[in-house]
Amino acid sequence: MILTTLRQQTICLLVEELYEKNADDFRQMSSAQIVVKTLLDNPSSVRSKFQAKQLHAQIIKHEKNNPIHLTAVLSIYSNFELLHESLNLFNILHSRSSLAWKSIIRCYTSHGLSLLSVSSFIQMRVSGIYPDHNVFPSVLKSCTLLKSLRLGESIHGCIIRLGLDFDLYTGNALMNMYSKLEDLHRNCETRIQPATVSDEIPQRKLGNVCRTNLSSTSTSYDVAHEFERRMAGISPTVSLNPTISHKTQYVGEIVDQFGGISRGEMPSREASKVFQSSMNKVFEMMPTRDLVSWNTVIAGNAQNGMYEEALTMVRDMGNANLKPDSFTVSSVLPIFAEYADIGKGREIHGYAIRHSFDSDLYLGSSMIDIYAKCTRVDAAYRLFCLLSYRDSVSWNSMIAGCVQNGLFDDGLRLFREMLAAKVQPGYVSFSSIIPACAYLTTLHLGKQLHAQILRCGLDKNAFVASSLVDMYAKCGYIKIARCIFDEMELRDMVSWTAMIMGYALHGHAHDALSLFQKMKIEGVKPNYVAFVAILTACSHAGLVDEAQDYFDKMVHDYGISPGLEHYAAVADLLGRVGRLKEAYDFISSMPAPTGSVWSTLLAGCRVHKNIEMAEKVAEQLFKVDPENMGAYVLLSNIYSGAKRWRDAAKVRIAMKNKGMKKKPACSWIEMKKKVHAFVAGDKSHPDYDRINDALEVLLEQMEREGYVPDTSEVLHDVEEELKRSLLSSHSERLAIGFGLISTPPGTTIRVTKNIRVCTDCHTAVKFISKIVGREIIVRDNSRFHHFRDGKCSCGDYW
DNA sequence: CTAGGGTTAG
Repeated sequence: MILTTLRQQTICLLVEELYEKNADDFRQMSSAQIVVKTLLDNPSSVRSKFQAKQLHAQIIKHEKNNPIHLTAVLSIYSNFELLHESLNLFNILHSRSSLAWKSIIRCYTSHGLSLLSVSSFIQMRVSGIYPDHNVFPSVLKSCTLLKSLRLGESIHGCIIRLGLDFDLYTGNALMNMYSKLEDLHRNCETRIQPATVSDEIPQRKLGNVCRTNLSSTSTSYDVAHEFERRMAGISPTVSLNPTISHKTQYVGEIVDQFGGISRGEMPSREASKVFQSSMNKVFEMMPTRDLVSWNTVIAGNAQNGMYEEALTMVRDMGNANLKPDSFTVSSVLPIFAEYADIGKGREIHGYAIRHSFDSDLYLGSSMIDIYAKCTRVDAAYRLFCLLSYRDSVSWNSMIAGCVQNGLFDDGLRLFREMLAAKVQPGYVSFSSIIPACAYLTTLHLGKQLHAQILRCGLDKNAFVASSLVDMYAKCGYIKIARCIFDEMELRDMVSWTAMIMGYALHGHAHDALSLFQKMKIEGVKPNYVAFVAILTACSHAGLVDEAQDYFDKMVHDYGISPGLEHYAAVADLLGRVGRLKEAYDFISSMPAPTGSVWSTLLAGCRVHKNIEMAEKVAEQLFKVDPENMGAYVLLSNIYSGAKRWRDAAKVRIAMKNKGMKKKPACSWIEMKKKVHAFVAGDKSHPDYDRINDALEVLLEQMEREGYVPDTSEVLHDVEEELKRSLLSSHSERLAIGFGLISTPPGTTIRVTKNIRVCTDCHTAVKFISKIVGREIIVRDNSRFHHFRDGKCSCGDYW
């Protein structure tokens, strides 16, 4: 008995119910036929793929391949996203009904086969079948996936001509298409070519709309209408369906209505205000709107930077008696994340809890992000732990949250945990984690990640490539950084900035300047950070005039108001070249000078041994930042350098009284995929004795060549002899010593230090580089020092 | 037919 084979209680009930109603009709039928008819009349009652196949089998057995029944099965297969089964059926159908086409198109779309979906739609039109409102959502989704606005516009034209633009689902799909594609295309000067449609399909090409007749403020919506007008002039391969001609008339009125709004009749000054996205136009025209309509238009506005509009619409939703759901909320949360508005974030979190969708994965990822952006990594991590299921986005949010808050080791640990959880890292994962390697100078990890990126084929992604450029530059491999930069297909402003900053850090100012020029020639507009990079490059190379020029251009030509970093770079530069008075006046002209800006000038005073200016600067500095320890150290060094021991001592006593302790200096070096870290006077390393022996031999030779230890920066009040031994046990020297004994002659040594290199070590390393005939690269907290043949790339100013 | 995460910073 088939009923028992199908084994579905609800179906039995349905059959019984129908049997009651149509008892006469059913009397002639076999029980198998009854079941088949019941299921075909109620396709949604088929609950599993297995049942669908059983039904198919029964039809073959009892109905002799009745095409209507087979089409119904095809539709059911397509509901279950069974592509192969659907295709097999579709291919044996000789005459394909509207339902058959709709089913196969939907199936292609659900499998991401967008091109096949769209070309089937065209074939369907060619074969004389009229599309109905069920087919457009799928076709439009495919246009969206193909990123082809033109195709979407053409389809929209079709929809208008068939009078289907008032359909709810079609309208929703249209808004989604426009929200994803219109902004994308507006930002491109040349519109992306429409996807080429497979050659096998012999029909006119869609998407050949020429925009020359349209004003610059016309939108895709207008183009769709224009397309329809043109189509009306071309003899169509398919004759118009007479039942919908009155609708076409009506559409004509709407075309004119829109034409009036956006055909450039308003003054061009108002163009940006007048411009209304096609998405919003569709939304306004919709006769009925459901929750999905609101969510789509809110998300669209939020993603296109129209924050006010998006938030207003959330309020308007309430007037339409619709409650924000998890979709609404996770569309607007990124707005508050951008403003790091933890208050609004908590409010929404509370709303989600009250409406019991707080365990939603999308909401969870957004909440992790917003807590992390408000530096509440602990709260973010608690939320992350509470998620019952974690996808790549929730992992990425958590990893990025750690890295952006300086928790690099935690970020790396989570990245490994993600891999262990069998979640594939994508380009977002890599661009989130690579900065951790850049900050930590852990090149071996960076290289492993780079290898994985190449294996996944993600190396062309601009975000990933930019982070790699930065990572290699920060690990001292400026040439590799440049290679990756040159290999990039699309360079955005961030890629250029990363490369320029790389050159700046390495003191290659002229490379930085020429790149900045090239960037502008290629039409990439520099932003705040790009100017930080170029000013830093000038500052590290003493290019005063160029820096002042860039500073002025930034303010006047680009309308960027200078920030702390810009002031600091220029002040640093003026100080560096000895124009201390100018620097002083420049900083005084700032809206609110900070301790860090003043202390760059203090460093300039140290280099140029100007004590009066140093005291003036220090006075200003301690007014705004009395706890700036670096400034105390600098000032004390300045006094010591001028042999004003008494004043130097006073400063040190003041530091002591304030309970200030120097940040422990630490240097590290990578050796055979392992990081070896050293602090001053550190004897814990297993090779300590060998390192010490090597450094002693070197010290003797250095002194023969004229090295005199500069003990003026030793803050401890101890005997001169002890001071000298303290100097030679500084962390960078231990790390360099370890590098020398662990690598073959001639190998470049790369060391990273967490604070500024001291004056004496800087001199010492210059001697060492000459004696051992090696390049020694030291990265301190602000830049790279390339020591080679007794000289340093920083020109002794840092 | 609708939603979340990413690169540059004296």
